[in-house]
Amino acid sequence: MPLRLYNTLGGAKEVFEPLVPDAVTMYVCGPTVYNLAHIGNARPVVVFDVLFRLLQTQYGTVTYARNITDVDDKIIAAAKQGDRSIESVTEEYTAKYREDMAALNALPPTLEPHATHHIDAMIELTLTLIEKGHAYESDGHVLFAVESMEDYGKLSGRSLDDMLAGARVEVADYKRYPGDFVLWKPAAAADPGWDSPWGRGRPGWHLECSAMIRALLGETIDIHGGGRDLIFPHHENEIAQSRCAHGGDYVRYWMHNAYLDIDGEKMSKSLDNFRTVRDLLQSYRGEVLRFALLSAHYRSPLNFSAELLDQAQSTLDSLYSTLRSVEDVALDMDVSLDGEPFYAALNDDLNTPEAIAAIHALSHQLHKATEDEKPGLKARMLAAGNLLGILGEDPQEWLQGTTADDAIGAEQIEELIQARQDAKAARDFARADEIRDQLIDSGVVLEDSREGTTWKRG
RNA sequence: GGCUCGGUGGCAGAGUGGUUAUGCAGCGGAUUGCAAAUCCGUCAACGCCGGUUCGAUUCCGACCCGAGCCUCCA
Repeated sequence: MPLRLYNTLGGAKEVFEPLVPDAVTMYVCGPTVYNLAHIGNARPVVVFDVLFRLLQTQYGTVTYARNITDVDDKIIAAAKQGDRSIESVTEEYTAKYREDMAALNALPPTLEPHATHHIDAMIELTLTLIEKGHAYESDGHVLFAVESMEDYGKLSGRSLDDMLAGARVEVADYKRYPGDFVLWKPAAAADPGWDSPWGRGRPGWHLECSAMIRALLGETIDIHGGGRDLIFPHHENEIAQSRCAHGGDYVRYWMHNAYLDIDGEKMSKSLDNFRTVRDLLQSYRGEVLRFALLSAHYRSPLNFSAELLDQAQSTLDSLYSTLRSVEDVALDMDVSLDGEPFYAALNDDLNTPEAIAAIHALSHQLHKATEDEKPGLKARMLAAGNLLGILGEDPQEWLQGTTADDAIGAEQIEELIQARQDAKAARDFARADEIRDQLIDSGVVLEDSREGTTWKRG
């Protein structure tokens, strides 16, 4: 089944074909480690994690790199503010980032390069750009000369004239042209810096991705992903650096996710309307957050709200209930993904909402299935869940698992259920209902069936 | 101002030139001691105005509204 991806460069869905057959290279812009990741930051992580899983079903080797930006103005500022070392800041937030993303069932990337480990490659890239006449040194800075590139602006669809029309580019007197951007800048004595041909300094924002991609994945990679707001200037400038340094295609498929909105406005650090993943994990399981992020297509804005999360929670509960009802059913090991609606949906530019709809269809069929049909349906449902990174928990544990604020324990619940059974057997329905109401007040829902009474927290 | 992208039923959210998205909520029924869950049925939408077409929510144009980028930001 061919995978089709929407390529920002060109603005259309294209059939995906890796440069090297059976081996895919993918790079996603990772965090600058100076504070906690918010749920908006988690969107690309979850989206590209689904892509990572999907690619692995079709290609023998999938190399997925996600960088850690550990040198940056904001890190320096955070260290100063907290009166602590740069390393202690970056180490703390790198560790927390990994924990938070793991809580969202995101697989670790194949490679997790740190910018500070690749300074040499950045200096080398800068030297090449100077040699080739695309960069110049000025007042201790090295700048990329955007006018030296024929089709600068192609990814974001803007020309140099367009950009100047905005007139909000930083005009600095060391720039030959206002749109030129920094490759290397001088470092203050107290700030982190590395020796370079231009004195002690540090890299500009865009340089690390170009340098690390070349060093780790090669001059041309298949997929480069990130949030929409990175299209310009970040990815545009990466293209400029890499193409001017070593020609060829830098990236074959550019993918950009839309953001999370809060009340119709972008969730962002600068607007201060964000919720951190860590904070949300106090109230919701990671899988609930993940499901919420996947409930809209990645290129559409997604309004983030308590209602969204509550709905994700109840949908997952319902799907896990279905799985619990077939807990004793063996798995058909022979299922094929080909032709599966959820698989077709994901292969169509990661249409996760449609894939979720297909899971609902499987769940629905499972309720009505004959015993013969159940092993196959269950296997298909779990396979779909696995690609989306959901439904992997034990259903019973999912439905009955305790969270921090649950007042009543499983043992006590079982005792009350037995007491209710006894009351029912004695046809004392008033007493039976009383017990059920008591459990509802404790957040426990009972479900009677011929086989007996099951319960879940809800 | 320049460049993008959107406006789908009560809500969330897919998709399509001509028969169902899906989920939640609602309504009717089955089931149940009563519920819950499940099953069956059901209501309801395509911003506005033109154009193309036998036929447009889907294509084209104008308009209105919204969001984003152009400055750190997923």
